Amino acid sequence: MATAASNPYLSSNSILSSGSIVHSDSGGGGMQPGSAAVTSVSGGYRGDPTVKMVQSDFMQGAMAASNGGHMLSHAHQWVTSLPHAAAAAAAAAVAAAEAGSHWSSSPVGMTGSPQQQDVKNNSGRDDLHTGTALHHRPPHLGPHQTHAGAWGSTTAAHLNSISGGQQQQSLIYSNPGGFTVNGMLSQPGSQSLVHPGLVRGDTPELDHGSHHHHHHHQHPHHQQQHHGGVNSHDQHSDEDTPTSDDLEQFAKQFKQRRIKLGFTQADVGLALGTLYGNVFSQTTICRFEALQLSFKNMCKLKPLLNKWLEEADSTTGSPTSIDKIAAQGRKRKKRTSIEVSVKGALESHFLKCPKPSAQEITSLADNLQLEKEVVRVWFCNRRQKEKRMTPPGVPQTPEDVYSQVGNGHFLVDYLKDASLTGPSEPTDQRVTTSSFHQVILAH
DNA sequence: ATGCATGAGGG
DNA sequence: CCTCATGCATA
Repeated sequence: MATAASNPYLSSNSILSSGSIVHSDSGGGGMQPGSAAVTSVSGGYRGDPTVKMVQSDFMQGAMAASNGGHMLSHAHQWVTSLPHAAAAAAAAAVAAAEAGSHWSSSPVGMTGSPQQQDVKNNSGRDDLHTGTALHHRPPHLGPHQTHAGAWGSTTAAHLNSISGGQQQQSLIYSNPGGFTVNGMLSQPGSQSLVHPGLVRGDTPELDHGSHHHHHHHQHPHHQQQHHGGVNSHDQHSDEDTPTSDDLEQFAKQFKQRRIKLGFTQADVGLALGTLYGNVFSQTTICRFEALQLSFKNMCKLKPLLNKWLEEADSTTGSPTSIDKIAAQGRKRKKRTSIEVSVKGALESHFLKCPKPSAQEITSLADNLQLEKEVVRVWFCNRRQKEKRMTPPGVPQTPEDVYSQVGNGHFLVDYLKDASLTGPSEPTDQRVTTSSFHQVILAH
């Protein structure tokens, strides 16, 4: 695995050549080895001071601080080149990995596996080279096809185009005539929860601006929240405007079936790419199943996953000749591990001020001996977390209908309101299980 | 399953 | 800079 898995940035010398090595004595701007945070290098370099110093040189904090928070100059240390050789190697590795680990995933047993075949692919889908097509296990044959206008072309197109709009998705490979998911044996009887919801081309107004700014727009007016426990109609996945409840149900069913069919989250992500050109990572699938995405995002993904389900079970097997793309241009900055103590500090600040100013971030970063960027990002991520559908700590029991419904909207609105009306509450306005419920109920 | 990161798009 | 959708790399 070493060969293909090796990280370009390790071998590349651009990092070193930049000469911007920061020593621990950079007073205020740099980091001290073994201090607040360490950037972990692949493999586990935590302890290697040599490497650590090399990579932790940003000094962006200083720059940003001086010029007023404008840092256009991003350190390019990690942004190395992309060797073609690497791509090829990666592809090979991927293929190998696929062939090897696919089957290993046993139903209900995937939890134990540390990580599935983690391909080094990236979102770059411009240059797929492909070539190796050898992942799909079952030799089944079934030129199957999904019903064309299942959820309405309108919906599909719509859903794909909207969503914030940073989808640079280019249909890399859509062969609407013979694609099939990775074959798998669909055992009759086990699947009976999902219904091919084919339907109308209704106008999916899932863009109810779920979480944006303020404005307590509840929700327009379409059949919505009807949970409550006793409904005569509710769990039929609608392609148009799913309710939070629907999403929850769907997510569960999806996960169940996915596992039964023997697919890993990563498999699904790839399959989606094969089917639509939208590849997703294991992470995203995982988050979908766990409802850890924004309401809007969930709505966007549901149709895709739903379609995959249909395709997956109807497709009695068949080879998918697609393989992942291996394009790696930008190199990621290595993940910074923030010490627990530091995390605690950040947490505290977050409670007091979820949105610190650039200036605050800078000083905070200085105090914690972290790069400003790291701190900034931390806050961004933290905020996002608060907006998820499933609040942290809230046990989402099947009974907790409220938890789901409440989610982002109420939550966000509540928080916004709280912070706007008056920061007069030194007490934590953090949303915990209890407080969360209270808010919901209060509503 | 998650933590930190990247980037597009909007101000 | 922020929000948001996503994902690599990790624990």
